[in-house]
Amino acid sequence: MVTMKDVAVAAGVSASSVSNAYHRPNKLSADQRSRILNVAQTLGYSGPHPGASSLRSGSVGSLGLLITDSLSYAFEDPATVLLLRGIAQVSQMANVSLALLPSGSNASPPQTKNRRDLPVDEDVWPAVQRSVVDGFLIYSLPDGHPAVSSALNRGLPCVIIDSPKIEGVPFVGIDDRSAASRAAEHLLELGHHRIGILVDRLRPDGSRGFASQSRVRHAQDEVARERLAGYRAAFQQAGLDPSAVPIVEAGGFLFTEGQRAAEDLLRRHNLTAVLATTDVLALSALKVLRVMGKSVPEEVSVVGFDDLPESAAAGLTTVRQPLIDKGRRAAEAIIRSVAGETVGMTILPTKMEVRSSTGPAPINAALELAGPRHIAGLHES
Amino acid sequence: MVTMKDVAVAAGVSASSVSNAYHRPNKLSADQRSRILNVAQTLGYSGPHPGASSLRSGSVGSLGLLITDSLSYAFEDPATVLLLRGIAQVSQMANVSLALLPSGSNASPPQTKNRRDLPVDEDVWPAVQRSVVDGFLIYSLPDGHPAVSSALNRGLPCVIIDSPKIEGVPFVGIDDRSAASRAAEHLLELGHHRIGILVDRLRPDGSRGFASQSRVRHAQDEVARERLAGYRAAFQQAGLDPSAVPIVEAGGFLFTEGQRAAEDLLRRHNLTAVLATTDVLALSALKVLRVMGKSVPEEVSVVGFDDLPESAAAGLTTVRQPLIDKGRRAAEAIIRSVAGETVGMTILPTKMEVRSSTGPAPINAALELAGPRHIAGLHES
DNA sequence: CTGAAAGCGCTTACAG
DNA sequence: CTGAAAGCGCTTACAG
Repeated sequence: MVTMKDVAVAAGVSASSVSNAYHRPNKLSADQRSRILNVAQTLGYSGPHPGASSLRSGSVGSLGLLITDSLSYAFEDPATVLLLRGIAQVSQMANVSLALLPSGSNASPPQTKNRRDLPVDEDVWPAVQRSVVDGFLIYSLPDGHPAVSSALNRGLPCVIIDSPKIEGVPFVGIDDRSAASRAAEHLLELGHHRIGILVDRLRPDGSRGFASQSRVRHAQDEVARERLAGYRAAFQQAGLDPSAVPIVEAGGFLFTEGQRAAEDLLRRHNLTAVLATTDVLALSALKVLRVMGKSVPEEVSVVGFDDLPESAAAGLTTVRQPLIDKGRRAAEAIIRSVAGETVGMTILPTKMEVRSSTGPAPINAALELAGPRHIAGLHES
Repeated sequence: MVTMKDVAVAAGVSASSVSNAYHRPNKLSADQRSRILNVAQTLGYSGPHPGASSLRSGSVGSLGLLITDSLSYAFEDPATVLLLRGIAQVSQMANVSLALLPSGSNASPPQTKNRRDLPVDEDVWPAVQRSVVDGFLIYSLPDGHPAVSSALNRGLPCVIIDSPKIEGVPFVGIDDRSAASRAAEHLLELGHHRIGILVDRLRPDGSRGFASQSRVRHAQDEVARERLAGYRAAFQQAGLDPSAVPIVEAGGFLFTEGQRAAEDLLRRHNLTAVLATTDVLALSALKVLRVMGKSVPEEVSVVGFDDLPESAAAGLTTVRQPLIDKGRRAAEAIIRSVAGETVGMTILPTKMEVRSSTGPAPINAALELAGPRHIAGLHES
């Protein structure tokens, strides 16, 4: 390979001047510069080696992106795709590249030849350790995921999106708990009390099905935990026993997994409403209800969370969170942080979008609760 | 920042030994090694600096991905998302990160402070120039895009997906032309002769609308050019004048752009069939036809290209290409190439998927062509 | 405006 | 098994 030194020799100048020709045009005469650049071109020199430059200059022009699960998850979950779109828009503007770092679905790092027998307690995440970047964007990782400590240890700027919340580390997210509360309150106000919950994942252990109270309490996924806590608070407020509300965990983020979970929930329980912690789950539930021949919202109401583009089309009542904007804000934050600015915490607003997937609890369900006197009342009005 | 040297001094060993402790466990005693690693941990040393390592060792563990248009396009076009999913799956297995490189929608590089006044003829694409990677995956770039020559000049392994085809550079793709021919033949066999064509983009110049013969001939997008050539060949074979077939260019890859193009085409021409070079365009056409109140396939048939997941649900007749697999193959190819193996050309199979969006040309349309004698024949049978 | 020197943090033969 | 030396390719003060 031809190096800067080769160019310097061929052009009869010092390496400094070649470097300056590329990076500091005003540090040498226009003549000198174009001569050097010409020599470089004839030699087939493709410009300063970026690895070497960054070693000396300290900056790479690349941002590391840490996502839960497999890398391909980035292109599978619709909400994540939207978030990434926002991140990509800002990265593009700032002219930095985006390094998607391989992660794993569970909390143990992949086996690598080189690091096979490092002490486990080092909390080293190989992909993070090895990546040549200016900073890390950490998106929705479960509590205690080694990639987080690994990134923090690198001493590079980090911005966390959604979770985990860590004291002193810049954060971009929403108030999941109160947003979820509003979703639950919406159903409660409509008179629903036979409600079931669909959640994507409480822990990255591949487990699925009805979740025990203990599993819910010890959820490692902060977002899921917060949304469930929001539901719970609303139930308690309304005098409903939260422990009587069935929760089914899908075990993943795909529609297929969501549908299986929705089937489990809807086949085993006679519900008038479903609260889903994501729109993927809510849309899955709508699909299952259609197959079951249940009418929405007459027989069953469904509420989601996210507001994906397809949710509006499906008439899904849901909590809107600004996914693209969240991505943009996070990218701006990490870029500023890399530039040396101090960045704090950004909490974005959410909004309840009431559409056609929710309606009043069916009358016979209301009757169950109301008793004879109210039935009479109904007829009078 | 604490460096390897600091660790070496604190542990009372040489830097070589610290390096070996991380990378070549069998090159030092277990005792020595764990002692070094412990010292490193107490000092808060986060492991060898990856940039510096790569400078010396030559490998980075990262692949550069070059895509047309804005970075966020990667998360907008459904076909691209599928391709990336395949690439990501393999990258994950190989434990390499994926660097999405910022590109631009037109052929001029974004202005960067440092490189502002480099001679234009150098064909330097800053993002490519600056990225610290082991090789490049080049996806569907228009002819003459400077990022391609820039990547090739870097002297790193490259694999090209779809386009541009370049002599001697490893390639993964499909036979777009013959696949497109089959799509057109399908319509011709059904008796259609009033056919219109929808294409996403012929050149990255933002232009849209009916495309002139000359613009089609000089298309810079090889994939679009090949598919149109395939259609054309089928028309000629069937005795249809290709120059009489209207072609509308959407100017982009989004559904909104597709719908606008489909409207232009369907409002201005009385067609019995639409050939779309992508499923996004075909699905857009279906949407527009629904709005226009035209029945598919009774009044108008539609054929796409790609076979997206949503296409099966929509009953779209289309050409299936293995998008995820294409991504996988390409990722495998670049990884092998980085490892020093020689990789060649991979052409993946395609398959015509006939569904409910195509049917026989409407009878009155057939009559037009057939004339009186055939009409009589019709009644007799 | 130009160059010699030092050094970014690490890895790699090589000698012991 | 361990260390001293050289060097990966470049950029950065600094001196002229």
